[in-house]
Amino acid sequence: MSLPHAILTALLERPSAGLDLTRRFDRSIGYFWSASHQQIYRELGKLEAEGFIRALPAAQPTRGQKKSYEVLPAGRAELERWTAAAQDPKPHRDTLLLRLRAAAVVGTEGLEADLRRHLDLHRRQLAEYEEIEERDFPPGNDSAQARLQHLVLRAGIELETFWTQWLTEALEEFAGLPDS
Amino acid sequence: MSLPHAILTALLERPSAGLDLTRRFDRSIGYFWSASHQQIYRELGKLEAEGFIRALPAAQPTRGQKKSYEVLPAGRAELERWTAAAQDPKPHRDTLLLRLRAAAVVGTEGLEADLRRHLDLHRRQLAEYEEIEERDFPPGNDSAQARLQHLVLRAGIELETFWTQWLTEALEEFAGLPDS
DNA sequence: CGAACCATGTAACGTGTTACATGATTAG
DNA sequence: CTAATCATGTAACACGTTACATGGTTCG
Repeated sequence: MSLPHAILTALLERPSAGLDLTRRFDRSIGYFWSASHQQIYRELGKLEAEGFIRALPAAQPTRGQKKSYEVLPAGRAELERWTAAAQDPKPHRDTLLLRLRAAAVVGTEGLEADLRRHLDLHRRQLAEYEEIEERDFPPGNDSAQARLQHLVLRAGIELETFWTQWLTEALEEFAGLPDS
Repeated sequence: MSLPHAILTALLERPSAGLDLTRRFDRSIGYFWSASHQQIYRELGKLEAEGFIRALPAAQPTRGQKKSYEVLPAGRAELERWTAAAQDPKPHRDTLLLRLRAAAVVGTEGLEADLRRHLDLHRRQLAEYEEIEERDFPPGNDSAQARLQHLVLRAGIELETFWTQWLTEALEEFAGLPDS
């Protein structure tokens, strides 16, 4: 039950239509909660039915017509409730670690190339985050909102830093391993 | 398409019955790929139907009777194929980061207590991993299999270390924030 | 006008979660 | 024998993914 709350957050930051939201999920919020446009339309429908959001009057007819939504007071209340409610951390799922574990049993044949590819992808993501940090969080801005957003971005930066370091270590191990 | 391969890996390490697997997923493999017993039974059925595993002859009658499985050659081949195949990393999903982002909009009321709780949980998990490391990976054992397994465990240790540090930072930020 | 693209959706399926059902075994 | 527990499952639903459908707008 997180996607509806991700959408409420995005809509509070700025009322938007479905595809707008999809694009904004591709940046920012989507860095730690991705969603396809199909999911987003489905959730927008539910949120409207529950009275948490409403379509802006401007234009709302048939298919193919742009339709923007805004958050209603009940929606904001629900988001406040959800943000404050205790939630257990869910165990991470990581395919790459699973594959390493499998490789310990069936051999490492072919795995190294994909580790290199992942290392490259994580380096790019890290560079992207660091660019965002330079651009959006210059020193000195210490509004509560900016500090919280910066905290989230730093989590992303530190996680990507971890992965690049760990993958580098892993590749060093592979270099010293008997083939397959 | 990862759970079946997690199960194949576990069964190659040791043939087991459904509940055995469930318990082993609660430790070890489950640290980065959890699964409930319902999921596991469902997948065992599929894997058997596909000819990747088979029930051991010993005893296999009706309900309530223990039923152990072992991996067939086709199952091992499939696991080798999957391990070597290129796979894109999936974007992480993290509810806590999402809640921080929401808090930047609707206020931090009530969130701090849950951050403390998470910090405590991550510290415990870290301690558990470090115990496992001391017990299972004493210096000097450098078989290929041990080195790969150790690499996976170190990822777990470093991730938990990251979260404890980040949550500590986050709580310091909260201390300096205007309430709500 | 036609092609490309924008925007909103539907349908089918796979995976994960929750609640419950049933037979076998063990402890008191 | 009864209750608790072990072990295997079923059913219903929520969420995520993939493929496709349909109407509107823009540009050559």
